Amino acid sequence: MSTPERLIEATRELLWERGYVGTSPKAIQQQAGAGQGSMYHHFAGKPDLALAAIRRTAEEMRATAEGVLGGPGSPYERVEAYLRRERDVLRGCPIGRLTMDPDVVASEELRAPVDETLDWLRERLAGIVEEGQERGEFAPSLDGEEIAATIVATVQGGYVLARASGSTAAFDAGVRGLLSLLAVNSPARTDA
Amino acid sequence: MSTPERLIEATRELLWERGYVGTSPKAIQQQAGAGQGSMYHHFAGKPDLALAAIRRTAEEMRATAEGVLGGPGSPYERVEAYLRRERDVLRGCPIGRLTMDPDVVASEELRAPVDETLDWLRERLAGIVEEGQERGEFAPSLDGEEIAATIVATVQGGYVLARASGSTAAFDAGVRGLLSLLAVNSPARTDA
DNA sequence: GTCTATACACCGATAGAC
DNA sequence: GTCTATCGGTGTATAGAC
Repeated sequence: MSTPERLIEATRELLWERGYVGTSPKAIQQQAGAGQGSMYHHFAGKPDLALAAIRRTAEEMRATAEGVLGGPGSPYERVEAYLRRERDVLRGCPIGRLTMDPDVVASEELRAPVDETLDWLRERLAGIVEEGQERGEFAPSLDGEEIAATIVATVQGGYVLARASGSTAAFDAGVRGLLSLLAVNSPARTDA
Repeated sequence: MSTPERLIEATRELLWERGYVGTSPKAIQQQAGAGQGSMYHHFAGKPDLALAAIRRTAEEMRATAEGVLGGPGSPYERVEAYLRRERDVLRGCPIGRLTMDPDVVASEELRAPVDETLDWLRERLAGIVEEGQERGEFAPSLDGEEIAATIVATVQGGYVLARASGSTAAFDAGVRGLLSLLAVNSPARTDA
């Protein structure tokens, strides 16, 4: 792997683990096995490198989500697959966690990929919910965009609960709770 | 206000705004209008001061929540009042945000008040949901603890969505979505 | 491209005078 | 209780040799 590549990967790891404020150039260099001069040769500085790292993580997250949401199954099944997909729950969301970073939120550039990713996810889910409504899988009274926001928020908040307790149980409970609410709204479903 | 008092309040503000990693003793002293020696006279160091600040914020959050959850109204109405209560959405949750702080999560002592507060909130909500089930306000098939986790997660995740977009709209959408799901699941309610 | 050297402020804390 | 002085280490670079 090339040096710029290693630097970006190291930054992705550290941003996930410690956030932007908690990640130093020095730590990045050590994790990447690159020298000081090397890092500043390839990137303008910490924000520049962080931007590259965040963009890549955002793309990856989107691709992972699309892999499930664009997969087979009914709308409800795809939402369920998304909610139940394997996650490193205790590590949290590498994109969502950045919203708690004051320096990221303060920077138009750094916040943009975070915003776009979560926004894309909500719209993608909203479309699926609406599709489900047409098929009679979800109550027609529901608002697709609102339910989509609830779904994404439940996942993001689930990470918070899990990390607070040091256990994945609360995340799983929140997801099951949401699925049970969605299921009862499915006129077509009887296993609720 | 006494000096220790001012130091605690300053720390609370900074922890909320910038997190534990992003908050330095120097910044605390400036915000509190206290000198270096003064801070270290009253507190053993940054972790000690942070612990005092976190405990107070946790107590306050619990009291605020209880004010709504222990108020008048049916279980559904109290849950709704909790979800719709006024919040400084773009600032996020002063307790929940700490779960994204690696140094807080790594410390048993600092994490404890965070965990206890969110845990208390979930149990409080679970009881209310179960009460609502007895009254026929929520479907009996639902699990109180799971729904409680979903409610808290929706709020915590709502902050993430709001901060990502720089707008409270996504938070509100998530809350409305959850309320609509809860309402549709109320056998006794017809306004869904 | 990568290395070492240098810079200057800040971090988190301690020491000791007042 | 509060102040100033001091400390070793880190944060975030820049400079310039190789």
